[in-house]
Amino acid sequence: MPAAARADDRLDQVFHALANRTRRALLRRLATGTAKVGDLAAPFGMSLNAVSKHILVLEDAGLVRRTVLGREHICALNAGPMATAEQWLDFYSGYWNNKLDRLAAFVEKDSK
Amino acid sequence: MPAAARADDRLDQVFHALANRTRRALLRRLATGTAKVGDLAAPFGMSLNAVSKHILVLEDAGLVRRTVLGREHICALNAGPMATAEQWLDFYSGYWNNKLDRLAAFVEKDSK
DNA sequence: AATTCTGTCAACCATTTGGTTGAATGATTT
DNA sequence: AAATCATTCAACCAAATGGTTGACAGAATT
Repeated sequence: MPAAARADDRLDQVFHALANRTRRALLRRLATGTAKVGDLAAPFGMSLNAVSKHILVLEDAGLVRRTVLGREHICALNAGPMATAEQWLDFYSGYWNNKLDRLAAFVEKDSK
Repeated sequence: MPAAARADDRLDQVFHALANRTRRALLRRLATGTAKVGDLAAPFGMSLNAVSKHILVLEDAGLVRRTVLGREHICALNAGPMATAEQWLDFYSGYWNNKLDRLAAFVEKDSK
């Protein structure tokens, strides 16, 4: 397994985990402090089971860590992998300005 | 439809578009300059059709713009939406350092 | 010891995803 | 006008997603 594949796997997981508003909301909530699974689920109009699955996805992406304390599962934000994602995005910072017009430039050049 | 929903829709689309290594590779390629669909597809071990669909996903997320020039479709990177994603991630910058230990802190406090 | 509470596991379901192949469309070349 | 080239459209498929409900397991309460 090439080393690059593992990095890609992680990016796949992280971006996928973030590509859902429920999961993003869970992360926001966890930014305010640790919480039990039940606490996390309460505000959402869906079953505890559904939220439990979302938490699993976040955990697999490394964005949430869990500690079992008796019958309660305490979840905590682990924002580290977000840095990886932002690092990837950062490569494109240089293109955020007016490179939107590459296409226009291409077409103009071509039609001359 | 509340205004916040639209922002979430866009984040859903952008993060989902990025959650696939083929699409990320397409973006990397487009960072070096515009390209036709066929050119984009060539390096990948999959059908042109498959790549065409990936481009559609990128286009829907606003990450790629297309201009039809005769029978050729010229694709260009549009990195703008990445800024939106990075902005979202940026909220968590404060948590990248040592907040990994929130959980440990919680447990420690609790067990005292 | 019985009950209740927290959370997972398992099965199921509809929809989406990521890929395929084959046919159609439109522009270019011969 | 015929053939070829660049792409999309349409149908299909297996696997993954996001949700449900019901049963189970382990801890805490009574």
